Order: sequence, then C-alpha cells, then structure tokens
Amino acid sequence: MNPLPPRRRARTLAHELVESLGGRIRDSRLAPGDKLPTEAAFMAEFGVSRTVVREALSKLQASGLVETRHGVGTFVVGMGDGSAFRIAPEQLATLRDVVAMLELRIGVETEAAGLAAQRRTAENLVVMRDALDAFTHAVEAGRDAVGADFQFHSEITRATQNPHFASLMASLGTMIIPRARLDPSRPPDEERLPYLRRVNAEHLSILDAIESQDVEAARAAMRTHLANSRERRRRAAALSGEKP
Amino acid sequence: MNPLPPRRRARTLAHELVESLGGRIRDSRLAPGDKLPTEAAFMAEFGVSRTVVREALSKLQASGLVETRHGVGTFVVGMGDGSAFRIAPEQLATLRDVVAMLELRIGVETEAAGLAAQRRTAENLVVMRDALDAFTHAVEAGRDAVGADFQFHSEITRATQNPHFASLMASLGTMIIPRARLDPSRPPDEERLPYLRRVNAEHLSILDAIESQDVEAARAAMRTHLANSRERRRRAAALSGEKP
DNA sequence: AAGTCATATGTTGTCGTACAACGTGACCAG
DNA sequence: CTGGTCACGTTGTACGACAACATATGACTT
Repeated sequence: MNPLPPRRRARTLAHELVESLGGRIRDSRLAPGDKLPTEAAFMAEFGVSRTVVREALSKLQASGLVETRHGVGTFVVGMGDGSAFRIAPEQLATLRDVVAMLELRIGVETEAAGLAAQRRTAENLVVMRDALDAFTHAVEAGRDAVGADFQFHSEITRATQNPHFASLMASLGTMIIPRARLDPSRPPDEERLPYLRRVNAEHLSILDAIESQDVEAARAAMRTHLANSRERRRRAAALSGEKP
Repeated sequence: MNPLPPRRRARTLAHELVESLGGRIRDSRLAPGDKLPTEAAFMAEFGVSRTVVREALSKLQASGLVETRHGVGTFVVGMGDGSAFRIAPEQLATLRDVVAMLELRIGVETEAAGLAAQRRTAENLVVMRDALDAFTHAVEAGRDAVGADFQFHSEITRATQNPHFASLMASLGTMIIPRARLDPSRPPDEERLPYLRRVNAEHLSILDAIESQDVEAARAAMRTHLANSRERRRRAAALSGEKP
C-alpha cells in the first residue's frame, strides 16, 4: 500500500500560487532584486482571479520573500527559507500531513532518545518522571494530557544536552499542541482511557531505557512509540471517515 | 540609480489591521483556540472592505498567528513566539556547535535515507547520480565540492516524498554551506584529495543502498557517513589547535 | 421515540469590475 | 537645457455576486 497517497486538493488556489512562486525563488529562477510579473500577468498565467494572486503575494510578503511597492511592482527581497524552518498551520490539515510530521519526529526523537540515554542528568530524569506523573493524573481525572505528553518528549530532547534538538522540538510542539486539543476525531472518554494507558506504558519503557543508559533500547522504544502513534492516528481517522 | 530607495512607511489599511489584530493576540485579548470575529464583523468594526480584511487575515496566516478553516471561521493558533526554528549564525562558531549540528543531521538524515530507499523515484536517482558526478569532477579539478555535496544530501531528503524533511534540510543547508566554504581549518589540497575520495566512496554506498531499496543498509550507510564526518571534523580541529 | 437524511443558514473561497492612489517616464513649454 | 505637466502602468481598495464547505435545524422514516 502506498503510505503517501496522491496529494488531495485541500490547498486553496492561493496556496498553490505561494508554493509555485516560492519554488521559483528558491531555485533562483527569480533572484533577489528581480521584479516579479505584474498581478495581471499572474492572472493570465495561472488562470485565476486577481483576488487569488493578491492573497498569494500577501502571504509571500508576510513570509519576507518579496516586497511590494505601490504603483511600481513586487520585488524579490531574499531567498526565503534561508534558515527559517516553520510548519505552516495549513500543512497539518490532512491526515497525510500529520503522518508526514510524525515521520520527521521519528527521525529526530529516536536519535534524541539515544543521545539522552548517554547524557541525561539526574535532573532530566526528575523532570521526565514528573511529566509522566502529571500525564497519569490527567488521564485518570479525565483532564487534558496533551501538555504533559509534550513536556515529556520535550525533556528528552533537552537531555541530549544539544540545544538544536530542544529548539526543533519546541518549534514543532507549538504547532502540534493546539491541533491535538481541538482534534475533532478524538474518541469519547471510554475509548480514550485504554488508549492513553497504553501511551503511558510506552512512555515508561522509554524512560526506563534512558535511565539505565541503554542507547539501543531507548532508540527502539521511542521508534515503537511514535510508529504506534502514527498507526493510532490513522485508525482514528479511518473511523471518523476522514479521507486519506 | 538606487535599485531599492529608502523604504517609506507604506501604511496600507491591511497593515493597520494586521498590527491591530496581532496586538490583540499578543496581549492575550485573543487566546489560542479562540475564534476570531467573522470577516463581515471586521468590515463593520474597522469600516473597510472585505478585500482589506481578507488580506490582513492572509498575512496573519502566513505569520502563523491564525488559521482559517473553510466554512467555519478563523482561529488563533499561537502567539507567534517560539514557532520558528532557526539557527543563528553565531551558533556555529565553535567545534561543539558544529558537532551538535551534525548530531541533529544524523537523526534527520538517517531516517530520511531509510524513507528514501522505500520511496525514491527514478528521477530522484538521476539527480543524486548527477550530484555525485559533479562532486567527483569538482574534487579532481580541485574546485569546491561543497555545493554538490549539499545537493546530494538535499535530494535524498526530497526522495522521502515528505516535504518536511526537504524543508528542514534546506534551512540547515543555508547555514552550513557558507561556513564550510570559509572554514579556516581546511587542510591543503594534498591532504584534501584522499579525504574527499573517501567521502565520495561513502556517498556511493548510500546511493547503492537507496537504489536497491535496502532500508536498513541506507540507514546504516548514512549514519556511518555522518559519524565519520563528525570525527574528521574533530580531527581537523585538533590539528589546527582549535579548542573544543 | 429515536435515528437518518435533506434542507437552511452562516462562513470562507473565488470571481469580476470599477475606481483611487502612487511612481515613473515621456512629452512639451519655456 | 530645464522645468513642469500629463499620460500610463501598477498596486490599493471597494462592492457585489456566487460557489464551496461546515454546521445546525427540522422533517421524515422506521
């Protein structure tokens, strides 16, 4: 089966334009200082209305890629994603996007777990245990456990003593958390309880491996945990009739 | 004469709206998860047309502050603080920073190599081979091979068919490349040649594994390659008397 | 009475046209 | 040659209309 089905048309026309123009800038078909075609030219080229063109240019402006001068035109100002990695909210709209996000997390967090097993301090362990306690209490009390979950994963990246891991995880988390809280496919409490207990068990085996400084076990436990999360997400989406 | 004359404060109506709404979000008058008023409500409140309102919301979207769902409304998604992952240039000054960067790359690119082995297209393979050819020619001619090196690694992340990997790699690369070119600890050409040949050999074994769709071999080859790079970097730094 | 489907309503997405505001360059008058 | 004015192209804003989408409402079926 194809794990990444052909992209669905969840994107708006303006998004496609942003993607297309952003690509032209990144591969230097449009260099900094160049003047972009006029809005009318884009209307003709892409067969869309001026509304769409203007919204696309507006987004590029906000991203700092281009600059528009009234009565003159729009100009490329920089090669954009130079050193700025952020996940646009609309890139987490579809199941495909969420799975893609989890794939990246598997890579980053598996390695982080391995490094954490080598380098974790006593204090790191304390914070992790506190986070798992908070997770457990939240689950049993029926409250929201997303925050504690994120705190646990976040502390693992901190335990690598490598600021890049923690920084990347932080920027990922700020996009993931609000989504998870508002997720419409969240099952009712009766189904959530065993589900969350299993997540908790997986967390514990990660913590055990890190505490005993078993690098390979930590990696394996983290990979298992995130791969399971991916499958759970897929199943929940299938149940609620979400299209792939 | 001056291609970019001093920018005057081009205060458009949309800009004022962006400022106003951005302020409301930052001082928590609009908390994450809240639903913003409808576009019609904004038209009435600010006395502007829907065009302006939509452009303002579009910019806020691009800034990652809000998210719009078709037929539902616009929602606050974050406070714009830690939502961007960027690597400050001064964070690559010391050997420790470079090693830390390589550790992150090991996590990301090892996973990317595994996914690439599963999903690479014929075109991906062509680009990779071209990049390695360019690398070889540059090495033999004594020219700079950093660009070709980066292109090879970049194409691997693209072969995952997962845009997040490619995007992250791109943002990493723009910081790494200029550094590598100006690296003062680069050994003279006599020492560089065998060093670069070995890098080339490692690249080839990665490509072989990806081509034959051997996931584990691709992962292992990539991990070996980056770990070796880390050690080579350490040794070069030690020789030139750099402090850890 | 409960569940299911169609419909109504509200909201965002796209389109089209029209005009105003702004910069630039060309043209013209002196 | 100099100065100013004017026409033109481009972006900024406005208004109106309809399509696409999501949710709520109510009617209908069982």
